[in-house]
Amino acid sequence: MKKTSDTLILEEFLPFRLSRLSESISLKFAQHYKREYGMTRPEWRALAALGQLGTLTSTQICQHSNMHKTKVSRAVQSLSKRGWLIRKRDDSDRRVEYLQLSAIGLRRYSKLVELAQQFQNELLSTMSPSAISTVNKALLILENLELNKD
Amino acid sequence: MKKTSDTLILEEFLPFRLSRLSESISLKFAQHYKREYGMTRPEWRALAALGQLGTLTSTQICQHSNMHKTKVSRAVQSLSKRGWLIRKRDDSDRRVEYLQLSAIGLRRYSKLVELAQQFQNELLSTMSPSAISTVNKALLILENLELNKD
DNA sequence: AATCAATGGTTACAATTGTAACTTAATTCA
DNA sequence: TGAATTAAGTTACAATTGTAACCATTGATT
Repeated sequence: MKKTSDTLILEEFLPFRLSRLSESISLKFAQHYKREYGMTRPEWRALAALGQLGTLTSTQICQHSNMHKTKVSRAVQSLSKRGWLIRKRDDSDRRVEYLQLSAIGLRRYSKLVELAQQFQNELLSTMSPSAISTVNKALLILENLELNKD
Repeated sequence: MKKTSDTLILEEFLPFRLSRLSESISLKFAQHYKREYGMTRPEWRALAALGQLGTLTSTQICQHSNMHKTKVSRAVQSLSKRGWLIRKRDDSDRRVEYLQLSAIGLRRYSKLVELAQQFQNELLSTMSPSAISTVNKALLILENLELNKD
């Protein structure tokens, strides 16, 4: 016999809390790169993944950032059109395409890294060291739920 | 002089971690009510807010769940068309409209509450009590950031 | 009272998104 | 070999979304 009640306290419901938080924080951060670089969220995410990890395929970007493959496909097209990344076919498996930031892409990337670090510093600067550590532990716990595996 | 590095570790970047988590958890949960009740995310959120808090205006739903007002407007219209909620104009200020679940709406609501609680129980069942407490503390910390105030 | 600004809520339109179908290429296995 | 699956990535189309403009009403200022 599971205990349940007839109302759901949203303030205690994990999916609600997470999406409320994530939407307000991500939106806030998105304003920066949207205004300054005219980038969309999927574009920023793809750029950030390539900047950090070097050469990746679209599929790898999907897996790493949990984005739908059509989103990634479009973001990659757009970055490629602006000349921020270079596509190179794999010769042994001609379905896959390796993606890599171009020189321009790298310059944009480092600007955006600065912006991101500044943003995060501002967030963290209002938190005590122990609060930061608690948040970190919690995120690790959530990231290791079965749900988020494989 | 702020210390920065030339790459951003996404696994340490708060907006990234939160949205990756939130998207995968919310999506997983959305599958349930989408499949069983044909509801969208904004509809579920509006329903859940009304079920928990009783009578609300659209604006209050926006504030509570951090949704865009057009999203709320459409969700409310849709719930109203299905007869799950009742709209009542305020007589002293005829711009505002009070929203309240109907009898049918309440029945759907309690079904969904059960679903939600089961979902959350499954999530929590894989976590130790101290892990749960860490997650709770962390979410409270994040929810109280300036960003999420007012 | 008359104008002007602000608020609750809706809607038109354009942009973004997801679903499903598709193309091309590789793999399996009969 | 060759038919049947599977994978990477794109695209057409429909659904969802956000932006901005819009009503209707109220509140503030004169």
